[in-house]
Amino acid sequence: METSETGDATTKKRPSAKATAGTGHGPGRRLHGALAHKLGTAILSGQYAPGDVLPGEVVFAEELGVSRSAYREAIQVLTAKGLVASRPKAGTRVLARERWNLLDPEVLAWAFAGEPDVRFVRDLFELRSVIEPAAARLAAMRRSKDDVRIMRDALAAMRRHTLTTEAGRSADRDFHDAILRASGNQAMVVLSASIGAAVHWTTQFKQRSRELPRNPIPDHVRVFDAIAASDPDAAAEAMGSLVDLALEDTRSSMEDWPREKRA
Amino acid sequence: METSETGDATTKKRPSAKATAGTGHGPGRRLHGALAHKLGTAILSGQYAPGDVLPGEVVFAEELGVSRSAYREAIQVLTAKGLVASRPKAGTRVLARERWNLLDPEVLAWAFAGEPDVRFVRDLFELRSVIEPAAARLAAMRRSKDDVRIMRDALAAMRRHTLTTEAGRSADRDFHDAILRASGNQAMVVLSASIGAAVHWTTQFKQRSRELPRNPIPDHVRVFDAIAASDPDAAAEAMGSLVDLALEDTRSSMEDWPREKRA
DNA sequence: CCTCCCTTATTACTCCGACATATTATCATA
DNA sequence: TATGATAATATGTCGGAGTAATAAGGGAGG
Repeated sequence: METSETGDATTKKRPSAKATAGTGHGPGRRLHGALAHKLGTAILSGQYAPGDVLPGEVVFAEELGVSRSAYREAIQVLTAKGLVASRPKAGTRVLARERWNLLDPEVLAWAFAGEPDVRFVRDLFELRSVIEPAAARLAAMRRSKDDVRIMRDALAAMRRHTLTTEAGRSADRDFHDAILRASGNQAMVVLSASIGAAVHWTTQFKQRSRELPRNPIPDHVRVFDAIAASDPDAAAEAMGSLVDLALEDTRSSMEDWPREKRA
Repeated sequence: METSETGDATTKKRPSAKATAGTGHGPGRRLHGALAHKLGTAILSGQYAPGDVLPGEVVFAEELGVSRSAYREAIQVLTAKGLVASRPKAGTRVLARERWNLLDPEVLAWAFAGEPDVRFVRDLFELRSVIEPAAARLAAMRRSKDDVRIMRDALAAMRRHTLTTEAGRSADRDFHDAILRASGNQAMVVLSASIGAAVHWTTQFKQRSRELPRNPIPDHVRVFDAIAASDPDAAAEAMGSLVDLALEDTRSSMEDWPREKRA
């Protein structure tokens, strides 16, 4: 009798079925996490523009097929990352781009989930070309013997596997992580976690479009030698050219890169 | 009946009262936001160390005098910022410091809510001494006439009010923000929002402990002139010395600063 | 005609209680 | 001892009810 009091036919008791539907990233991902991912990518891709007001909680949650609790928790995540802000009566609206925590690893991942904005990629590489040489300089001054050993191991792994394999790319990240860690600057380490992730995405782009155009080992060796020799200026210089070359490779693999024409 | 089952005397139904307590940002602070602030500062201050497991949802929520929903939403915020991670049956545990999004403005505010860690302050200034000169260099290359006008206005405001007033400090932030914005690099703008906030806290420290030891205007004028003249190298150099001087001032105002003795 | 205050309606916010799910820990068995 | 099934437990999800805050509209006063 009371089974169909609403008459909506469908709905009401199918929680687990569509939970994995959205993105289907498999295990370890909760419903509200998947929801945050879904909404986050929608915002980053411009599907919801800054200033837009999202549908009300009740309507939108039902539309997405989730409970209000799960929806609200997802919104809290987006709020925590500066993407949206909610106020009673006014609703939940997308904030201006300046308010977004673009360096948050998860936000970065959402930004690269779709077609990445070339301007933003340029900005990230520019930031990288500032941070990493400075970190290499500090690392040359402060590195311990343990740091050098880790870097050498990572370099060896890079040589064994190439950048065409996942193991090789992982070793590459380990190498850069080791440098950041050796810099003794926690803020830079955190920043590298963000930039490194972004670089990881672009590296995949490089692989996708062309064969590896350059052997990256010599550049890395120069950086390693300078840090091992405790030569700050050489380390900064070597890292600077390494990033520049990586930028060049990435640029050539992205079709319509805005060739820095401005005054 | 159920009003005093725990016997904690206080609490239970005074949500708006403590909302404005924390930093006093005024209105707009909800219960789960205040909770996140409370737990966030507790974690940043070391009250909950990495690896620690928080009490269960039901127990902890009751202990804090809030519903499970509000508690969970607060935890989602902390999770979004990389402070904690939850898994069924395993509980919610504090993650390692490397996982924390230390550059998140809110996390930064939590870090400076208590006694700030001098090591971390040093790291932030070090990062600032890398970012801001680079931003000034880019600004000198890319600034528009509008950017120059904004910077000039901010500089004038700095002159009128001094750094002893809130209006003066606000103008100072406007000046630096204008430079970052003129750099045309979105990533650096976002980063400045974080660092700028941190610098703001330390500036308050400076004011607290001593009178203003130095007139900051000349340094700023040098930076402004170089950017207005589109001289990248001069802009970077001027900004570099500006940050160094600010660092020196801050260092002298914090009692036991580790005097950088290492090799 | 404009300004200011008050009323009202809408929306997010908070709470509650139940069930589902995932993971760990335990125990029986080979 | 090793390994599998089993049970215990904490997080995850759900639905609904009531509260509080705020934006919008309307009325009184200038």
